[in-house]
Amino acid sequence: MAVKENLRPGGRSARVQASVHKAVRELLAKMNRTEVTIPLIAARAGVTPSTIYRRWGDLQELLADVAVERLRPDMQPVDAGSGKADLEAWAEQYAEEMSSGPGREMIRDVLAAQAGANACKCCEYTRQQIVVIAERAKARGEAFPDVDRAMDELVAPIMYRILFGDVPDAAQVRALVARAMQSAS
Amino acid sequence: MAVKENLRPGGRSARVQASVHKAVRELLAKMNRTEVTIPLIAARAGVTPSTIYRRWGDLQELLADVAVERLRPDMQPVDAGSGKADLEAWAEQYAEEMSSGPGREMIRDVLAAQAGANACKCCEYTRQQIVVIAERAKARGEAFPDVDRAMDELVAPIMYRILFGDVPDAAQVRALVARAMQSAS
DNA sequence: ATCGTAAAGGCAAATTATTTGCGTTTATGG
DNA sequence: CCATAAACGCAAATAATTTGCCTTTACGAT
Repeated sequence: MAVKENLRPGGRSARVQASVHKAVRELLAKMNRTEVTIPLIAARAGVTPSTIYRRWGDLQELLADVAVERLRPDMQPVDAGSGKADLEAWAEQYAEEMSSGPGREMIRDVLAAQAGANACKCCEYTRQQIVVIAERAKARGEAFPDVDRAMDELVAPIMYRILFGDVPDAAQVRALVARAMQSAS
Repeated sequence: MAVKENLRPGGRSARVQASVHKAVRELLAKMNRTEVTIPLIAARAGVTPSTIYRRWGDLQELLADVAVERLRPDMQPVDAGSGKADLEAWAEQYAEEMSSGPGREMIRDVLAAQAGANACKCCEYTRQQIVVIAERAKARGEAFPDVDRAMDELVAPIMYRILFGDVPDAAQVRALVARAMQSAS
């Protein structure tokens, strides 16, 4: 999606945004997250540090901005034949991605930023994936839980465990899916 | 609880820890979180900045350390007569505290820190409160859900919503409690 | 008690990051 | 293609972080 950046003269350049994001991704790929600094990012992006400070405020906000983009799903949930199978496949992959080192860091970056907007977006992405699965199930004439309910009973416990230290394994995720499916209507 | 700090000579002084924590709490009470800096904390605590840097590493870790202490419940859940009533009373208060400005900041501070230990502690505190409610219910001979299940079905959704932008109101919390109580055994 | 020792803390210099003022460039509407 | 408002670059000023070196402190052993 090309963002309609601005309607006023001298609007923000998408060029700077792109090169800074790229620089962040590249730096995160090859060094510890704590070693990445704004002057470093600026140098690699070919801009001055003050540009980044003025535009994003601080490192936290910039990292959140980059993280939320990387958290955007790049494809539809796979069709595994039934609502339950779809949900299971999706949830297992979701849990695995989010509990991986990079996944956890991205979530942390999103949550650590002041601006709550990024966290919301992140939640919206997840919700949208479940909406797709739910619609597919409905189209097949299957019973499927309400999306909000699935967020409460499946997504929330997975995320809570990841954030608060008790990473769920595949069996636990399947149990959560089974539980969520019991409220299908 | 007096922490048994150290068994080696020259162990960490609890005095410094206490005055630094106190300084952080006082500063957070009277200024914006983003304005609190390590040199400021050090000055108020009567120590040098380097002491704080060496001991906590960075502001994030120090804030997480202070936040987790403030998140420790200072009393048992109130006895409202039944397991369900206890859970309802507890959950409403929990949701309210955690979704308040200071509550959210404390959670953010805990989650933003590198060290996962603080987040675990935080989760343990919550779990312990529910254990107390569950034991009380059992002692009364009531049916009550498994504690892990209550964490999944009640605590996780509340926290997820708070973190990802959709703060739950009292009615939603009561609905979650009702749902959790359905799995009582 | 007091002594030896290892870890913590103070101090100050060196480094690095952040903020800011000001002039220049750039994207957009007219 | 001109006027304009927002971004950007540059560099100086400020603030935060790191580091080396020395002093103090708390603990175990004698």
